[in-house]
Amino acid sequence: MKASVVTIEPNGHFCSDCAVRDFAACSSLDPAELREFEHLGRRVQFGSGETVFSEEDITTSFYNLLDGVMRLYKLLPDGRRQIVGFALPGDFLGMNISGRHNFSADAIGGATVCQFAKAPFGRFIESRPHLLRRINELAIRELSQARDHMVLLGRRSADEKVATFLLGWRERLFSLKGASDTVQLPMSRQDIADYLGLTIETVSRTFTKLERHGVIEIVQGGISLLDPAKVEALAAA
Amino acid sequence: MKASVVTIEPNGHFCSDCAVRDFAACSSLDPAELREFEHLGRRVQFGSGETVFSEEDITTSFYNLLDGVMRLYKLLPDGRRQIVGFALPGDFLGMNISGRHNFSADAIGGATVCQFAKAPFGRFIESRPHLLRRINELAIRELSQARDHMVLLGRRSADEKVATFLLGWRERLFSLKGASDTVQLPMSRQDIADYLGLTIETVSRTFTKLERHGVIEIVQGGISLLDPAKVEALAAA
DNA sequence: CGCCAAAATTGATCTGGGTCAACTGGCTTT
DNA sequence: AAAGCCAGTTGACCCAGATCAATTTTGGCG
Repeated sequence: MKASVVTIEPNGHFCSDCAVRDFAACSSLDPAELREFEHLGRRVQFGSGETVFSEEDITTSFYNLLDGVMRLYKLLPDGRRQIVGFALPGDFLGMNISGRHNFSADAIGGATVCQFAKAPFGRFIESRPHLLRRINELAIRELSQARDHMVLLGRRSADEKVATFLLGWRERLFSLKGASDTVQLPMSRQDIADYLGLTIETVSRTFTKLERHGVIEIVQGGISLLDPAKVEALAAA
Repeated sequence: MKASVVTIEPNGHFCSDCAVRDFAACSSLDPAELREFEHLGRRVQFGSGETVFSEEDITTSFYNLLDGVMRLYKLLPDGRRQIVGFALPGDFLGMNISGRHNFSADAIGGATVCQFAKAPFGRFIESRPHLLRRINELAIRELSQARDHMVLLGRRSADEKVATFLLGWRERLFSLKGASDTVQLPMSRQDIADYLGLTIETVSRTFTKLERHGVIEIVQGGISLLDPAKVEALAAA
């Protein structure tokens, strides 16, 4: 019965079945609204490394990340890159006031998004203050994270940066998939470096140093926290 | 005569006369709403260096800066400080989702704020989606600034940081008070250093270097941009 | 004014993390 | 299974900016 409906449903899915239904922006919608909302978004897949939108692009869509990881970054004219965040399922992307995206977004290892055309989404939200409130809430949370990251970038040592990153990333994965001392790191060392304001060599050396001290173990596709307390002590310092 | 008005009006002012009326959060309110809004806020003065709220404080109020400059900052346990922004008249402070402020705010050289108790303000906004939209807009603008600042902190050299700061600050003063190549700097060198992720010595040396090169002139309470194009070139690089 | 404390500048030296370069070890391609 | 290729690691060296240490300037106040 679901399958038959899917062929009728142009999006090939129902919001009510959506993986991020409970914590994404749309969590504020009631079932009736959700049925209407369903027609606004379309699922789109992106391959590994593909760009979802670029910094200079005029904003034509908003995005709700459903599956995968994305890197959000800004480039300086000479190519220096700062990753301003990693997006995980449930994150809402594309809000801005200038009419242009103010950062670029790439899929890391493939991603699925729910894409909304700007105008109909804007019209829909117009009469739903609770959705606006939800989006405002997400923006304010992001702002708080952005400020934390400024402290990291401006005032922390390389060791502290790496330790703080590992704990923060583990925390985000935890709220998505539950507790684990094995932390999957889908992003490259270069991505981590550009997120932390370091070079790839320094990130690599810091990982190696932590491993030598028995604090972490570098495993395929991530790291394992052997001594979380030690990592926390490093991050707190 | 000011005094007589103060005794009549409990707030000691009218929103309609407010200096930031046209660009602060309340710019979205119509005259009727404004009359009601008036009773929610009270003007409060802070002396030079006084703390308006602290990072750990439970949020009981929101603030609209009316006059003066404030530094917004976070401290690490060991005392390292990162200034996450400077507030100017019209800036709206205090929004958060955790129920606690996520940064501290000090007046720099005295400041006047319009203070709103959290609960009544929340009730007022409840039925005014346009005010919520305005606040959301301010949050998104701040988020964009925060991301720009991450690039500066993570990927720019000391010279670039200082040049970018001077231009950005000039731009903000420009939109408040009009164009000028003399840039007032009410904050201390230490404040600038903590904003840029540098030490006070590096900021001082960079100023001196720019002055030696005839790019700026260090004047009482600020600097004068002798060669704005050169500063822009430095900041762009 | 002249005195004092705080802010800013300047100089000398040091170092964390960057730069440059070589190497390693998985994967894919054929 | 040989070859090639990245991503990651490691080593040697360097330098931008930090640190430490004096001055010098400024601003507030009796």
